[in-house]
Amino acid sequence: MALIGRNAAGKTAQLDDVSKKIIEQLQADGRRSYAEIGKAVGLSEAAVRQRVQKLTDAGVMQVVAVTDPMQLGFYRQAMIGIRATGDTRVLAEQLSAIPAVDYVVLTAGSFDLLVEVVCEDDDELITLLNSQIRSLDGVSSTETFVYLKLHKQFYNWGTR
Amino acid sequence: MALIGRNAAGKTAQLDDVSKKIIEQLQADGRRSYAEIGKAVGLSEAAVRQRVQKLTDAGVMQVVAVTDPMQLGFYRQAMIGIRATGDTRVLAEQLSAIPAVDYVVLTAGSFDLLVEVVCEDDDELITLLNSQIRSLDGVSSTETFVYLKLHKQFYNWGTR
DNA sequence: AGTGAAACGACCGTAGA
DNA sequence: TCTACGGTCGTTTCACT
Repeated sequence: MALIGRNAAGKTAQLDDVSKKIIEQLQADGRRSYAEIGKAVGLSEAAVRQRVQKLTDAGVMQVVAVTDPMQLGFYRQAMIGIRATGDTRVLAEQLSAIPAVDYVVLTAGSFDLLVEVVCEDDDELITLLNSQIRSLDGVSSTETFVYLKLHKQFYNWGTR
Repeated sequence: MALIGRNAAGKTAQLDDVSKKIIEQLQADGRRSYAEIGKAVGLSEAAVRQRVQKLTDAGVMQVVAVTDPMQLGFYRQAMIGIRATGDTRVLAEQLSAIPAVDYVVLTAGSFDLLVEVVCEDDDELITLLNSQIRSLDGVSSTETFVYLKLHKQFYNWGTR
């Protein structure tokens, strides 16, 4: 077992090849049965279940539904770069609370934060920017990158 | 039933409140049983199963495992803004083929593309930038935003 | 950490409203 | 598009290694 990570509590997380294969199976299809995964990785159903439980509890992995915004009527997505003063963590907290915001990251570089937003249309994006983001205390300036086409999104972090 | 989206084939996708609730259930836990979801939304197990099948087939939703890069030994993430000449779609295709790249989007604004990368450390990031990204034909300049802290990532697009 | 077995519950196909 | 139902398969618990 190779040491691979460190979890939220600071404890080391270990991942052997079998666990990686299990994650790969669930990345391909999150509803695949433990029995089927067991056959694929050479483990009993109970053993697979135990490992999935552990990986989930440790926060290494989670099985969730992800949706396509475009197909749900959200035709306008954008990444917004934010230059800020003051504590960016406070700002990140406030930005996370906005429903249209689905991604917040503190960065080093010419932006202090990057936030991704999902809107129904341009009107909503404009309102969002003016009334909910630029109006926040500590936001110095913003730069908006409207999505023309989401080319590819992978969920296979870590097992590449 | 409200008209909500349009799928890859150009056909309209319709989503009523029940389907939205089903998606919410699976966003909370992708392995929740159809029977349990049925109880929560007031539908039979078979009906839930049918709807999940349809939503999945239409590409509206998919149930997958998502992992935490940090816990898998990828301690360095970054968003890279790219200014380019030529066909950005070709570039997007090439960028998608790089294993460390997990997100590619064509944008309007001062960048033509935004790509998110997942690396083990700074060395890998530097190599990636120089040998795999900036060396691509059509890349004029790049700007890197190193992630200090991924504050929040939501998978609840569309049902907010 | 892993297996195996038995009881239970989930899943799937099909029929019918 | 939904419910109802029966056969099959997956999951759970537990005793054991």
